[in-house]
Amino acid sequence: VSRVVNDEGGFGVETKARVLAAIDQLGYRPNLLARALITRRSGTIALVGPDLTDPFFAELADSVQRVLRTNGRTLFFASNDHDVKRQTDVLESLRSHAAEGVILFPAEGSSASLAATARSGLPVVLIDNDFRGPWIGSVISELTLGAEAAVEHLVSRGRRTIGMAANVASITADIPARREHGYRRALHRAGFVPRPELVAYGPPTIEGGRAAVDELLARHCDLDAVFAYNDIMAVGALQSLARAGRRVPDDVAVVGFNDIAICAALLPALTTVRINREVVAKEAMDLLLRIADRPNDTHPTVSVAVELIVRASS
Amino acid sequence: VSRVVNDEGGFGVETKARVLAAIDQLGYRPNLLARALITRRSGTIALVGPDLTDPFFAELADSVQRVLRTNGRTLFFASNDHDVKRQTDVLESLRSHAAEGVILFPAEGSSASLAATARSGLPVVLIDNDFRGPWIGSVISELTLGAEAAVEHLVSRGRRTIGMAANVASITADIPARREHGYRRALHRAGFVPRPELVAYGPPTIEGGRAAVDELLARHCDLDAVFAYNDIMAVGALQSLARAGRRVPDDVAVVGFNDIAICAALLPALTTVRINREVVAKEAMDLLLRIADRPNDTHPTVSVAVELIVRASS
DNA sequence: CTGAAAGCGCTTACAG
DNA sequence: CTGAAAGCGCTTACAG
Repeated sequence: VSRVVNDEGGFGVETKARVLAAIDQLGYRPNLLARALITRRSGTIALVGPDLTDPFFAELADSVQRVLRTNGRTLFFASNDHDVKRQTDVLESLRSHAAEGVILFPAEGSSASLAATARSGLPVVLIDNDFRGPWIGSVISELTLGAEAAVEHLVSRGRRTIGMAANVASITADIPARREHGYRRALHRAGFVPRPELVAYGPPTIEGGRAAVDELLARHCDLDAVFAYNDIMAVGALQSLARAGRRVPDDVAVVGFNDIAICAALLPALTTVRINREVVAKEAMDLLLRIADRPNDTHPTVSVAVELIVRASS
Repeated sequence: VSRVVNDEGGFGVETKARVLAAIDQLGYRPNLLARALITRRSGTIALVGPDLTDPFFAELADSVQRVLRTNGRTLFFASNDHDVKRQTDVLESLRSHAAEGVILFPAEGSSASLAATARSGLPVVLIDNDFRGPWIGSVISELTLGAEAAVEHLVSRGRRTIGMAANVASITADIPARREHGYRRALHRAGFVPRPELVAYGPPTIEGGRAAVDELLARHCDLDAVFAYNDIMAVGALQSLARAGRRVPDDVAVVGFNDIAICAALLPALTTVRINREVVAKEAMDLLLRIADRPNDTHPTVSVAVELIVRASS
């Protein structure tokens, strides 16, 4: 039966027919758990990030799931709630479930725990975070270039006082703040002196974006542009600006990051930097397979291009 | 070792210490696949719906995941793309993975395939769809009452020509169109004669909502309110109205359904009917357990209350 | 309280 | 080409 089910050859045509008939009649389906026990392939991959409710994360899950469909695997989905302890628990649980790999947006301050993970025998691909070690690889979108393109675009539109609604996690984080980097670099190149008071911080949520822009408005009444860490912070920015009676884009231009589906439908439609989630998902899966194959090699970080999408908000 | 790990008693205190020390030293974690093989409990639950990118679905996934956290289970996540064939494949794969149950937003036209599923030995809880059979149960939000409340609210605000942007799936579907039902009932009760041309259909997406409202505007220049199948269709409605130069809510009021996170941050903030996703997730999980326990009982459908949230768009 | 045996449902050499 | 045996990592009676 096993040889027929897996089509390994070494059986007669008549035997095959009998086996298939029985399978059909009994509604037999192979038990993947038992199979995994011996083949060491569970057929499962996990996606783990800080917040399942961020539409970008859901959209990435969709892309990952489409990739898995092509190779017959099933997706685990979990959040770490920006918490290193939870993340450790989740990764350990996934290891117990024998996941073949996990695609991870690491919680802030994960470095130490990731170093430990690196010995666990669970392939991990980090998204937008560089970290080297056995069993670990990275896929990184060109966030710095994307941020530069966004800010250059604002400068070219004649904006002078360009604020940023940044992710509060980047203050303490072991994680490089690529978007802030790009923001500063572009301002510098355009001949502006980046002013620290033009960067306000908040959690990467709608509310966080609103609060950050409230703060920027309180500090600078001449604010004429906002570059946000991600699209949902940009949504919060739009809300803050509307409450303050500033028109977008006439008074203040807004640019987001990620290009979630709603961007194009907002009023005004949101200019943003598109992350190519299909490519990120595909590259992450491929890298996971390479790591599983040669865990102790150092696998080069995969870089994925981004694209500025200009819409009405700027 | 097994008895210590599962704390079953029947071992000496010194033995326990030795076992725990070894576990600690070796980094031992139980293999849940092997355990599941014998206990018949895999520790996994699945959430399956038509479209992972709908923020409501992601938010529900978040709620389900929080419930699972309390009982130590892990979440599978998959989409059926509104396709019965895909749904069958997904359910079969989940059965092979020995999922302990699946929470399912069924694809349109699933009845026949669900009847077959009912013999598969995989507990299934349907969301917002009634279907009876062994291994199957339902959790249904009060969609009809919610729709009635929404339309009554519009009537009470003096709206006269209230259109609906409905889900195209409800035309052919074996699925009762509860929201349309409530819409008609409320109009009727208010003394209006429901006019079929006031209902336009589209897929349950931003684009679908935009197209449906484009159509309503073409048919009725006196349209003064739109009730949408869900929030993302309502976002499309806002977009359509803006393009047509209609102000919201001055010219046309808009009401959505679900209360996804972005509703409160839209401009204008979107009036909607809130689905209590924490309760839905909790009830679905509980029902799954009851079905696993007594698969051949007929389990009563669980009903969950909804709530009208009035915001600026109406 | 401890240890060895059987078995969950598979795959994979190995004999015939 | 076919069949029986061993083993993946667990749990669960059963003997001692």
